[in-house]
Amino acid sequence: MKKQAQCNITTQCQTRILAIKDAMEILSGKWKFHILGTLLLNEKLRFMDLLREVEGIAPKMLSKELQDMEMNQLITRTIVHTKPITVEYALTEAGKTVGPLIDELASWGTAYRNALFHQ
Amino acid sequence: MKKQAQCNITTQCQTRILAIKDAMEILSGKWKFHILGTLLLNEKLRFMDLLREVEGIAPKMLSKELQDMEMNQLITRTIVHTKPITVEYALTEAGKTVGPLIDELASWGTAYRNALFHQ
DNA sequence: GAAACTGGTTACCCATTGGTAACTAATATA
DNA sequence: TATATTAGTTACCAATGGGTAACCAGTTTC
Repeated sequence: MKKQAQCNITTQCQTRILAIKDAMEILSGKWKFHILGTLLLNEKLRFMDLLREVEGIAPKMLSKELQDMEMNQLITRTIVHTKPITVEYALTEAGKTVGPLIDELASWGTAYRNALFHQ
Repeated sequence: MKKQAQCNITTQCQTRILAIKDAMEILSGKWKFHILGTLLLNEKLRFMDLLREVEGIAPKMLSKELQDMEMNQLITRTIVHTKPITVEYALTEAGKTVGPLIDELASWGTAYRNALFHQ
């Protein structure tokens, strides 16, 4: 009589679950999407530009999130020997691939709002 | 000389940022995607089924996440007066819309892994 | 009568997240 | 000489997230 559900034990499913876990880990936190989204629109930005663009972020958090994402090869950090020295942050090819994901998230959020509003 | 970046102040951008913030809030936490993904594959599941399917989750967390998602109208909770009593959880129409988002997340995670592996 | 099933709740604890504010060092400008 | 720019770092603190383990009540089976 019991129709036991057991979808989550196939290797296919396990791989999928791991992929999602990876994605969530790499893109976790309050600010990463915001930073990545800003870099998607700007190509190159300096630390102070990001600090101004990403509204509300503190230098400590920006620094930490940028380091995280550089480690995970989503962005590059290049020192420019101007005077005073400046640092340019830009998306890598891997970083650019978050575009569709951000779009999906934004459209889901929008649709969700509208759905609740129009019900 | 300064080409000040200022993409994030348009109302268009602000709306988008809010939508993403909404989505992140509603779908936040370690377990929601896992639970939603399981419900996407099963239509109806009881508490104990979910506890077995979502590997590693504790009853406390499952209970809390289900309550969250019921409040946000992603899932329904219906008591079935069998003996012993059972409770069925299922996705709402709004809940079903997370499908594409989960797919996107999974495929991003997969692509990211492959990209790093093949570099 | 004891054990095991149903669907949870409760108490306790620790680690991570993220915020505030102040500070650094080097250079340039007023 | 004082101030502002660059790019961060440091110390401190509070809230949240999430884990463990035990417990509860009702029903059914052994």
